[in-house]
Amino acid sequence: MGEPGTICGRRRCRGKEYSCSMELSLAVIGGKWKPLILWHLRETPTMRFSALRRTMPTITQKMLTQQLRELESDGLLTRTVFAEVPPRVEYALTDLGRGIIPILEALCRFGKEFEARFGVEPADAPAAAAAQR
Amino acid sequence: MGEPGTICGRRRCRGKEYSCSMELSLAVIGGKWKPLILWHLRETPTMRFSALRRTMPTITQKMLTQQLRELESDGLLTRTVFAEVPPRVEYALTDLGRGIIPILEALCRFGKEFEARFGVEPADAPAAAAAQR
DNA sequence: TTTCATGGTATCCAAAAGGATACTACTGAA
DNA sequence: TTCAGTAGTATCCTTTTGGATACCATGAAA
Repeated sequence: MGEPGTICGRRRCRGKEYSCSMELSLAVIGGKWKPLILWHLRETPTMRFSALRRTMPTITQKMLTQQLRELESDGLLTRTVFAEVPPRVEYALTDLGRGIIPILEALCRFGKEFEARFGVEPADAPAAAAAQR
Repeated sequence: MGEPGTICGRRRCRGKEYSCSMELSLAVIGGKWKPLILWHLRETPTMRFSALRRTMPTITQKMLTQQLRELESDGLLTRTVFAEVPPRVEYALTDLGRGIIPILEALCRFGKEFEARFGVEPADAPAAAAAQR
């Protein structure tokens, strides 16, 4: 197979198995919440747990904690605990984390192109959406 | 919220619900197999079902069929059936599909950076990998 | 006439991802 | 003495995703 972004044999990095660097990236920043979290930290460089939660009203506490820990353990963000009462914990992107911002921006642009091509409706649209399937 | 790549209200496009164009992109090209399929079609512009399958030895027939149908229905690739026996079906990227190649390349680059940062091991590495967690 | 190859379906099942709910620790204020 | 507020855990449950297996249609070759 090619050279520029080759797909090679099965390998492992930080406990994730994959065959291709692209797959690894998806494992690191994929999923329902991680892109959103990183995106919010792009706009506001330092955020508390509760602030992040407010920007994603439908995420549960458990999921937010879990996703933040994974992002931290993969070196995409830092977690700073202040020994205060009530507790304060602040999250911020690392350099590595900032490295994925261009990708998120590219995803955004593609999404917009896709929307332009197929049209968008408000989430509660009754018909038409189902008809497309 | 911001303007450049704004996160807005809940909306829908082609049956997928999301709050952000980026999320939509993930719904369209995310998952375990779609990026791989698109990547292979980047290297080889037209591929038969069986050829695609050979490049991804661990995908099952069902998953390949399913992912290809979704990619087709989202306009990322074309499916051409030749009325022959044995049957021949060819898949190729559309313009829209080619639009995500830069994103996959960016994902690849990030993955490589990640690998450089944390180190890679062959998939069967016995210890060390688990120790990292 | 049986076998082979292609490109599938259909059915059932396992694992992973995601979510709801209830609970904790801490301390200062009412 | 009870309450509020932050940042969590723990447990159980549902949904989604992915996979194993068996099956089908066709026509040419053996």
